[in-house]
Amino acid sequence: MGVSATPHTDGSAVAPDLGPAPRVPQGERTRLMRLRLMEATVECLVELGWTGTTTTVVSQRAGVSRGAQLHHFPSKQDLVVAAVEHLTERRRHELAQSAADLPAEGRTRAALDLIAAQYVSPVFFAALELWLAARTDAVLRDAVVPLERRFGRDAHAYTVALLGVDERRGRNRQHVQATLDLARGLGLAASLTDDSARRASILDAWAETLDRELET
Amino acid sequence: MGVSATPHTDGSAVAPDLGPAPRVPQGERTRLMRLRLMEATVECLVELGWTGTTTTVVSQRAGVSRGAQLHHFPSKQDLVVAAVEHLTERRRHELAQSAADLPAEGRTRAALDLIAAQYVSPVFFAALELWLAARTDAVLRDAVVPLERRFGRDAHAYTVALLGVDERRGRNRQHVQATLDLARGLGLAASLTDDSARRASILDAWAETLDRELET
DNA sequence: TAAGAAACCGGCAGGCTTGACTGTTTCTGT
DNA sequence: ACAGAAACAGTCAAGCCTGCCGGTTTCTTA
Repeated sequence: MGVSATPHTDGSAVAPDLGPAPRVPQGERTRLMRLRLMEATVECLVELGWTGTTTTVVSQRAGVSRGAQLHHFPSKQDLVVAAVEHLTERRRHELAQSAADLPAEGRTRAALDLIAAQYVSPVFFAALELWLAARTDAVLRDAVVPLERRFGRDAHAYTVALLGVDERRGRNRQHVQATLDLARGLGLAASLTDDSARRASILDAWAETLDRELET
Repeated sequence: MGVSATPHTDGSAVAPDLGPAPRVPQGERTRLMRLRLMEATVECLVELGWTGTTTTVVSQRAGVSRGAQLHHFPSKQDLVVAAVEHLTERRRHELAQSAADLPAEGRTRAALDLIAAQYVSPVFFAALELWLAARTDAVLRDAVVPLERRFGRDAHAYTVALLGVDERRGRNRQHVQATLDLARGLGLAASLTDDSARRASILDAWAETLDRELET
């Protein structure tokens, strides 16, 4: 670049004194940079879909130069795989965090709302984009499958706890799994059109059914 | 392409006589050409995903020149939207066709297998790719939403008939919808890993539940 | 404080996708 | 049979995405 490419090298008094140098450890800066890139990737997945999530757009949104981006994630695969891991961690975190205090009355229905909420969130939509992309991308698939398996186990355990059931009794295990798969199906439907009324109605009925079918 | 680009213009006796000229009406040829392109699009969606479904690949797979392709579908949007409509028609057709003779004994369980089969098929995976792509593509969304709505209605009616329930009674309507959403969720899971055993187990329990919960 | 390593920058080339364009062939209506 | 329209073929340019590169700045370690 020909024109004044290095504003911070000339010691003129133009720039105001920014006080003491930031003094941020390198390791921390690296962590933050990677985090920003992964977050931006997830945001792009939610808003632009898999196709719209290009490395250029991600770097712009993250406020990171392409050079820095490629320094931390040499290839797009590296970036996306890291984002998957990050996203899974976020999902697990949101899962655990939403284990709020449930009312004793109508506990099942309230629990279903918590569970369903996990599957109509932007985070789930991002995961959905990755899921579908992994279907036809071997590298991504190898990264997604084990993570999703682990998340599935967590979600199962979480649901068991939330509903307060003994999954060794009767068909309880199947009912819990069905609940999760139902929530996934509802989330998928919600990704295209808002059908919260329909969803609520279905969950109402399902809560009653669960209360009858679960063996205590 | 300077070398002998027109083998069918020289009247030499090399080519065997193919009998009377094909004599295929133009309208029919157009229909077939469009059909081949749409089918190829669906195949690409299943095997390569949305990202891998490029116009070039589609035309190659369909055995159609790029010129002809662009004649019938001026833009990729046109092609994909047509493919969505075609796919929806295929899904509805497969739906109706699978209304085979169900055994009286264990009718519910058999019906669930038929329904679930609709959601673990390549056709569903193609629809899934379109669904997700439509989430972040306004034009595609406007094409997909009404079609999916219609298909949803058909699927509902079909399930009602298959299970032989009166959807006006009690929670029957919700149970039928839950069944379809569950099937969607199961199909989504099946797109990444084969979990037919798990699925069968869940459907076993679901069938028993339905038999108890549906009001006759 | 000085040397080396890590982080960071922005431009660039290669490959790919899309859709437009110019001819050529085949069909249809008269 | 003939003229016009439709179908078909193959190529090209513009735009985008990815990953690489040389050079610069900032941090760490000795």
